[in-house]
Amino acid sequence: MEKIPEQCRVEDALSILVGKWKPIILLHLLQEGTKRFNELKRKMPGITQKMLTKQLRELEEEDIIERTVYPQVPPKVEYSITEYGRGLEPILEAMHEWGTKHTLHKMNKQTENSS
Amino acid sequence: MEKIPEQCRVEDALSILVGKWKPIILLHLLQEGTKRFNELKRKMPGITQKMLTKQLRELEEEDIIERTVYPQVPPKVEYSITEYGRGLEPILEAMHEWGTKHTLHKMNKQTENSS
DNA sequence: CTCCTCAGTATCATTTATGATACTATACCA
DNA sequence: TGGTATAGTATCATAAATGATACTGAGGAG
Repeated sequence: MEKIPEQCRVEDALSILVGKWKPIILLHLLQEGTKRFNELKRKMPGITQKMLTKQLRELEEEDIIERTVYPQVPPKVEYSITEYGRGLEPILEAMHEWGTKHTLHKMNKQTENSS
Repeated sequence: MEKIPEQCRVEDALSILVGKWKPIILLHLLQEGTKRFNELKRKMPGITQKMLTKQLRELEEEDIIERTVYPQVPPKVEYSITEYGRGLEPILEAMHEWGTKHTLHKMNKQTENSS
């Protein structure tokens, strides 16, 4: 890591990932490949169409995902990770790994406090 | 990475890092070691005391940083990364690396569009 | 006696993010 | 003719995050 803070690009990466639904969207697309709008929606109970659209648009704007529209009725729109977006995988993996440790850490704390 | 989404711990890590000031606080403490409250504040122009206090409390709550109070007047309080918190370094590094690429990527896009 | 420093609180205001709900167009199916 | 499916918009409401500002207490400097 370089100097702080002007040259630091941590926030750039972070800003791509934050959003209540973005990590989960990315994980779905990374692990299951191309998905249609409603497929994603069904996989994320609780998300509204508006939010899903918004998060997808933002990811598309950053070239993380790609949107393909098939001119047919009813509409068909597919979303997939770009090659560029795949570069996020190491970050997500590092977070997953740490998150797993963190869960254990918190569990240990709890049992300590209750003993 | 494991299955989606119940077992996925990506959000746990993410929740630690998000906050407008948390990454920068962590980078300062990681790279420069122990710091006093006002030292941190001076290094982060624009942050209010309230926000700094809040972010520090949240990081402390997760055992990422440690708060040491010296009983003297005027008060002296030092903050430092815990061993446990140091585990976040790989994530921050991955983000920094990706963020740097991302900056270049966006620059290329811009020159493409303006040509 | 007054002001300064430090590490905060307290109160209020504003900005962002998220959510609920209703609506659209069009082909197809019964 | 009416209902279904798809991928959205539009409008409004709420919740969460951030910010501005003023205040505190006690010792030390002048």
